[in-house]
Amino acid sequence: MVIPCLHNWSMTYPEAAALQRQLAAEVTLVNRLPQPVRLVAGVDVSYQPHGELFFAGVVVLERPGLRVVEEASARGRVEFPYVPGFLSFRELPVVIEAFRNLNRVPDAILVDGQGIAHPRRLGVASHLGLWLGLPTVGCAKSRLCGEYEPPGPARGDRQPLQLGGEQVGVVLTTRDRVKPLFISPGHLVDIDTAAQLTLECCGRYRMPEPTRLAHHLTNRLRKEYLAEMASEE
DNA sequence: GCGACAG
DNA sequence: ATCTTGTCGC
Repeated sequence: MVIPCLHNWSMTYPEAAALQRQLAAEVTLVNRLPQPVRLVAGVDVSYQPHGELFFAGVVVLERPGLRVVEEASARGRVEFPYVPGFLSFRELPVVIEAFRNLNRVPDAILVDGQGIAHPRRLGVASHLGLWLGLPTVGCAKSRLCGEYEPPGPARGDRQPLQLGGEQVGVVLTTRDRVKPLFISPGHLVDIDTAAQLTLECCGRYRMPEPTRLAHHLTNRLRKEYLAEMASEE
C-alpha cells in the first residue's frame, strides 16, 4: 500500500513504519511540564463516516478552574484511509493547521488517541508532540496494543499497560464505574505525570475536559457545515 | 495462516 | 469516527 505522508510524500507501508521508528527515537519521556501547569489544551477531529472533509479543533483551558481561554479550528480534505497504527498520517495535517490558528502556547496538550502505547512507539499524541515540540498526553478510549489487568471501578484506580516487557502507559479509571481510559505519554512527560494530569482534568465525565470540549467544538463545526450545505441544496 | 486493530 | 431512542442506574 502506498502511504501519502505529512510532507506530501508517497510511501509504502514498511517505509512509513520505518519513519515512525525513526521519529519515535526522538520522543522524550523526561518531564518538561512547567510547575504548575496553567494552560492545558485538548485536541480532537470530527468527520463523516465516509466523508473526506475533516474538522479539527483545539480548546485551551486555564487551571485551576478549567476555564476556556481560547479556541481554534481548521478544516481540510483527507487523502489517507484509516489504517490502525497510522492514525497520525490521517489526522495530523488538519490538526496542525488548527494549531496555526491558535495564539496561546499551551503548557500541555491532551490528545484523543495513543502516545507511546503504539506498535512502533509513535501514536498520534507522540507524533503531534514531536511536531510542535510541546508536552503531549495520549488519552485513548480503547486499546491499540499492550497487555493489562482491568483496573478497579473507583476514580483513580489504575493498572500498568505493558508492551514488550516494558510499561508504556496506564489503564486509568477516570470516574466511578466507567470504562477506563488508556493513558500514555506523548512527548516530554512521564507516565505518572501523564496519568495525574489527565485525572486532574477530569470533572464530571469520563473524558478529560479539554478533549471533551474539543470534541464538542469539532462536532458543532461539522454539523453547522452540513446544515449550510443542506440549505444551499 | 489467524486474530487484533487508536479514530 | 458516525448513525440513533429509549432506558437503566446513581
